[in-house]
Amino acid sequence: MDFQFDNERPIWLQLADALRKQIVAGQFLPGDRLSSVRDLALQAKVNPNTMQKALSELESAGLIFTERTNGKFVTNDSRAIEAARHALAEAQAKRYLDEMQSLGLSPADAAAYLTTATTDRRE
Amino acid sequence: MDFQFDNERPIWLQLADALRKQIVAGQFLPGDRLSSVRDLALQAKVNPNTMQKALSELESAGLIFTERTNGKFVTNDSRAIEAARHALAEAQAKRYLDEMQSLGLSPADAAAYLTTATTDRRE
Amino acid sequence: MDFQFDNERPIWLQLADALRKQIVAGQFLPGDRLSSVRDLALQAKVNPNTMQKALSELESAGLIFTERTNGKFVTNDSRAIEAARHALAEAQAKRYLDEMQSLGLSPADAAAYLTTATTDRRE
Amino acid sequence: MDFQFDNERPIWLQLADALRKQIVAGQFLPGDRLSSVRDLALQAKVNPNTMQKALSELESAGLIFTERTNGKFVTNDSRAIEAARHALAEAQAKRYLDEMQSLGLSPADAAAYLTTATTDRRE
DNA sequence: GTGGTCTAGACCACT
DNA sequence: GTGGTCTAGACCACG
Repeated sequence: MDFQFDNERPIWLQLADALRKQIVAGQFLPGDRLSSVRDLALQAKVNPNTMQKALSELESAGLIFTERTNGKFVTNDSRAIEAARHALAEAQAKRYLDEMQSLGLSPADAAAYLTTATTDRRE
Repeated sequence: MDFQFDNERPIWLQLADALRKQIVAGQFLPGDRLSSVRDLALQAKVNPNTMQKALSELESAGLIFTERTNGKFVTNDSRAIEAARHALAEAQAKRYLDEMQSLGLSPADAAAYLTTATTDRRE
Repeated sequence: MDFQFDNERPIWLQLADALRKQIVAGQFLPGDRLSSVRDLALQAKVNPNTMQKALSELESAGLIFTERTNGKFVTNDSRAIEAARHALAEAQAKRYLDEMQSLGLSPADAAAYLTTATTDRRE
Repeated sequence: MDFQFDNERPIWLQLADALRKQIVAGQFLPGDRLSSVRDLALQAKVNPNTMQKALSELESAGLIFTERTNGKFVTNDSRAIEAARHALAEAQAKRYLDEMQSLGLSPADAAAYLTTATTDRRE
């Protein structure tokens, strides 16, 4: 895990976003135990408190849960993960439409560019 | 024109990107005269040299041209503008697909989210 | 490297031209590391920013590339160098023909003078 | 006649060069009367003394002669004009060869580029 | 007034 | 040490 930080946003938020992405992308399976906060902080080269705050964010979003003496785990509630994925995907789609609109392009144009880009990718 | 700068990227590049967007979006028409370099710099609260560098970038990309003692103008070559718009749109589409892929979603999923988001927007 | 400046043209352009010539003439081999921007500026007795602008020109022409903390290097793409040489040679040939034409001489005359001058040189 | 001066060289030399070119190119015919020094100076926007010096140069080169009360005339000696043309052409040819050599190209290459440029011109 | 060039000097990230 | 960016301020040609 190698993080590249953007000075503009709180680091804990950037960490939370990155971890959220990893979870919804299936890089951690439901029920998986996460590394210790201390280890995650080391890997990300941040203060453990910062990592703790990021994980709290995910926990309050229902993506992970804590077993007091055991560690933190990815939720078993795959519907919650799915919901998070859905939210992120929706946000990306909106962002894409906004960007295309700012280029003077309609949603139909946006869809057309998408199919083109998809085809290019397959070749 | 109000600019919000990202510390990670050179200001002149961000300025060039923003102006490029405005041009391809049709906020300036072909042949329009831009504000003076000094004025643009004032508006963006940057040094004139920085703005100059941004405009040089657009000029070498063929989107604007200079009449030495008169000012800078949007190119009359609407094909060049169209080409720039196409390139930007393609880049956005690729970026969107990449983001969705990193969420574990296929191009087909990406397209589906797009239609949903489009519908939401219309309502 | 000793530069003689012409007041009529921008120094950075003259620097770029001189360096371009050295590269295409093979005075730097593909992959060679250039002196640091600061050193080159000292040698040419110009401000580092001016030298930087000259080098940016060569970089955007694909003749040199940058390793961010390491220095600038002549491109390994010998075809790019060859292309640049070709372009420069063509320009010189055109210039020669123009000059001869302004003396009232035909391209055939130009060619004839060329063979004479070549012979003189060999003797 | 519109002159563009190079700050590096004496203006009278630049004037002499320009006039010499016009004569050898046949823009003045042998025996033609030149405008008065005063008029030529006005046209070129230089001091009459400067123009005088330029004309003296041409006179000592045998390209023009003075009739005391009448003005200055292009020489009737068409061989002198021809010789001047020859000298200028030779200088251009040498210059061309030098430039090509500084690009790492042989006289043979120079000749080849010349034929190419000639062909391009005809098309 | 316009754009363009140049210098001087500072600061940054990277290694 | 490297390249890169940015600012401040001056000067120039053109009209």
